[in-house]
Amino acid sequence: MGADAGRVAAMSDKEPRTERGRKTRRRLIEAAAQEFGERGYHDAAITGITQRAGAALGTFYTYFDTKEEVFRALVRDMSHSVRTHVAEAVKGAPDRLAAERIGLEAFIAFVRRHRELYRIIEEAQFVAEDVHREHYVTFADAYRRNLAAARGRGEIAPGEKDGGADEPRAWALIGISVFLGMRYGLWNEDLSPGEVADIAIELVSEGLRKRPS
Amino acid sequence: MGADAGRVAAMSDKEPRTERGRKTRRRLIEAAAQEFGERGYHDAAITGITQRAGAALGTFYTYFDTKEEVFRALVRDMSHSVRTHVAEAVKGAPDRLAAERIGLEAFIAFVRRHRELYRIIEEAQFVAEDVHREHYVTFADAYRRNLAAARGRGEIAPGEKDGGADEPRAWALIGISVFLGMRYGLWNEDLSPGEVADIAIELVSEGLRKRPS
DNA sequence: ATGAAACCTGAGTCAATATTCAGGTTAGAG
DNA sequence: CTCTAACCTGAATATTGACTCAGGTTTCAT
Repeated sequence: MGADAGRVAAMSDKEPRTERGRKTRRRLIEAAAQEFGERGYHDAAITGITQRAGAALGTFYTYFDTKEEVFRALVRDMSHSVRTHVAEAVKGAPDRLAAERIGLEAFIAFVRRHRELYRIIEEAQFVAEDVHREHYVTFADAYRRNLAAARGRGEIAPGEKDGGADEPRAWALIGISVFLGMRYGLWNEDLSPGEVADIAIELVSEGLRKRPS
Repeated sequence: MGADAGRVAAMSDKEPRTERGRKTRRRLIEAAAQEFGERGYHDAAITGITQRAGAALGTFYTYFDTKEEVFRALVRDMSHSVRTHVAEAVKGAPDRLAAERIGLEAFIAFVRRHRELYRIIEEAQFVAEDVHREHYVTFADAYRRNLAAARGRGEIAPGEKDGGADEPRAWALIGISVFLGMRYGLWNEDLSPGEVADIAIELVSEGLRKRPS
């Protein structure tokens, strides 16, 4: 019912109506990724965004109500990118442990190619807490379902009856990815994504406990 | 040599010289923890800090040059608190795996009692990147040394010759703590710190790979 | 061709607050 | 008691950048 433009929730109808408008809005989002990525949320200037996008200041407010609103749109956009990218890489994996290995390597490699990712998604914690949480909850949910499925197929150790361990395990694995991505993707590239993934996946698949050989 | 007040590097000599001064400075740091914790770096106001501390605005600038400087002092302070607290809890642990278990539980419990911790330490990433990195690098270094020692004593699986796995393992374990602390310490207390620690430690000690029983 | 919807423009407004400063108060050494 | 270093005070300043607005340009359905 009604001219809702197909979107959810109450957004103040700034959606572009023509191709030209959609292109401009896209340019603004991409410019925002650069500006926020380089200068951080608070130092970023709307004029910086419009300049990068080759648009006038007023144009910005044709598509977004506030600075915070572009930021939210951007976070959702990037959240979708990472998840898609990792899911794609993992697609053909023979089993869960292989998928973990491939997914982690792909993630670290992705971080290296998109250094603005962390700056933006992590800063969301302080600018738009809800989208930040949404990002990780979505990620964790998919992860938990994958673990549950693998457990159902008998591919991994069950951990706890009824899969009570699935969710904490999912969060632990995400924590590993995020921190290894930060350390070996962003801060220092002294190990390749593959090497890091090998070590981390051995940790979570074989465990630290010493075993009789 | 000379009247360096015992500190490192060039700090613009705002150190208090009497007991009265030290007390005031302390009050300001504690007030800053509250103000930054509740409102975040940018929304926090110096007047908010001085009001909480029961001091006049000018007093702030007797002890700190800028807003960023209190923030840095505060991050160092809190970094020290967490590390001390966890180290204390782990002290009597019989072996490394037990220490991991106790340390993780203590960390999550600590987070619940100091909800400002995340807001401040994570936001440091965008306000004073060097102290943020310093925090994690210090943490990771200690962690790596602990793992190397345990490996030397034959308490844990060696992983890779020459301990090449120690550092990535340390970062992975820190990632686990931080994310479980966020999810089960801050966001939702649906599992106790002990339950979370049990599951996570089982993951990294036994591994996900299914074994013949 | 034409009108109006959609889009674009950028100088100007205005609130917020970090930092300064000129001077008042306190405490303790001699 | 006296002097001064250390400490405290809060009104005034100065900058900054998000957001508004009044009007111009483009597009395309009819």
